[in-house]
Amino acid sequence: MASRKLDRSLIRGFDLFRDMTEENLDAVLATVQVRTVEPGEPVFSQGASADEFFLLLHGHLKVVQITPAGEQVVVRHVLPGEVFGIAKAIRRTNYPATAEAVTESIVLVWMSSQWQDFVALNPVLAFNALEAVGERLQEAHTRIRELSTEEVERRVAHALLRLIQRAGRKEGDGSILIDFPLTRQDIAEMTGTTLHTVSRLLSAWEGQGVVRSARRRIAVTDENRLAALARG
Amino acid sequence: MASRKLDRSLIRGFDLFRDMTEENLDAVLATVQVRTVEPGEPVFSQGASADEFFLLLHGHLKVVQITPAGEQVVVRHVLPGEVFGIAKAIRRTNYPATAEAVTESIVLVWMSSQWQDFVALNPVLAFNALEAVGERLQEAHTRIRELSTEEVERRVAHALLRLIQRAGRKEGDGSILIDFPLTRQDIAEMTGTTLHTVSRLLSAWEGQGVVRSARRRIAVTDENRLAALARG
DNA sequence: CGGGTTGTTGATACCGCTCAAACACTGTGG
DNA sequence: CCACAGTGTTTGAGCGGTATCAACAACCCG
Repeated sequence: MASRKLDRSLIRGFDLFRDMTEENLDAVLATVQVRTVEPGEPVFSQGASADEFFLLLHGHLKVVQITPAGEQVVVRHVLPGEVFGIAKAIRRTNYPATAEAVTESIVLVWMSSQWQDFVALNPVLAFNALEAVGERLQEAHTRIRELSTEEVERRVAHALLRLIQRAGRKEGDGSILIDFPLTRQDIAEMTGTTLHTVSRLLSAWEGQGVVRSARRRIAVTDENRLAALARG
Repeated sequence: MASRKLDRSLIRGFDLFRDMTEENLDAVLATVQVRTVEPGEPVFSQGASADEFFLLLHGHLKVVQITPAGEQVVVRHVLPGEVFGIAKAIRRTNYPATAEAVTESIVLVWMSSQWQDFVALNPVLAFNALEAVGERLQEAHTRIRELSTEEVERRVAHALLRLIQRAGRKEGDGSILIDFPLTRQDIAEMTGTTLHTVSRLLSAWEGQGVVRSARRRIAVTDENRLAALARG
């Protein structure tokens, strides 16, 4: 009972479960499973049967698609409180991408087959999921627009701005640190370029005092300048 | 009554209204408005208040985003039976893009404010909308992957394949015609390139007997060859 | 017919990828 | 505690795919 209560309060604040009654929340929690994932380990893999869907409780994931040629493209990053792997809800039988832990993570797991029951029990779930997917669709269109019309430098600048927006942590010196390990390769896969070009850009920007970076750590020291670079 | 019955049968087959009862369908139709749109005319415009949402009954639309620099990017094409402009359902107050008629079109129009009521009345609507948006999200990710990793020729080939899939009409000679007017510029805006490059590609392909084209009309004469080009 | 739209084609420039090599940091095990 | 391997990062040189610039041709409609 105590643990049940704890769980309920844990997910109470998450968007997906907004406006659900206590009883229904309990019903949803009754079948949940908790799983921890080590860095580099997948939660689910591209092409696998979409038997489960997930909510990230703690940690950080990246969702990547792998092309036939073996290149990776980062689809998105998952932050705590977000649902992911809801392929079944959008009428897919297989996961279209791989979700992999960037840092040690804790995920809640449900059987996909329960999605229908949950929605029947509480239609607001579909409503909330629709909003979540809609937001992602917009972000996807933004990226398409950038990939179609902007040069690499501006795309990378935009990507960094979005990263500090979503996962930024203010540092003592006024800079904003991206709060999870991130390589040049990762940024390249987010922006459709190569790690070499990203490295050159970051080096140049570091010289101008716009960013500060170390191995797998990037902080923005002058957000305004970066925004100007993004504007072109 | 007769006209009401007619309307009901008209939209009965559309995905969004799948699994709705006759009465609820009537309730939804009670407040609908019909509007015709001339080629080149917008149904709604980027940035405008999202007061209405739509279903395309007849014709053909394209949805475009305009960048600050004035360049256009084609977000998607709308075919009969599809909903569009559902910004409010994904928690936006303004349209993120412009929807413009390519051919003379007939659209059904509802007030955005009714979306909530409709969903309350018939939760399956949210479910169906979720599926529709999910499909678009996947297509968006496909385009991101292509823009990130493929060269122009393959992207254009993929775009044509998708177009004949969605809007292809078999011709007598075995070729497949894209069933609406389409310029080089349009294809360029769909694939993140320039009309010049598209023109060169189509010329080359026409020489190889892969496509046949006239002013604003493009037909694929050898789908297999085109698929091979898309594969790279 | 004349003006606007659409399409073709050539010449040139350049952004950013590819290829290549070396360097830096981190964790591990002897 | 140091050697070493693995991963991540930097930087240079060269080239190629495409955008850009430019001019013209074809087509359509009023």
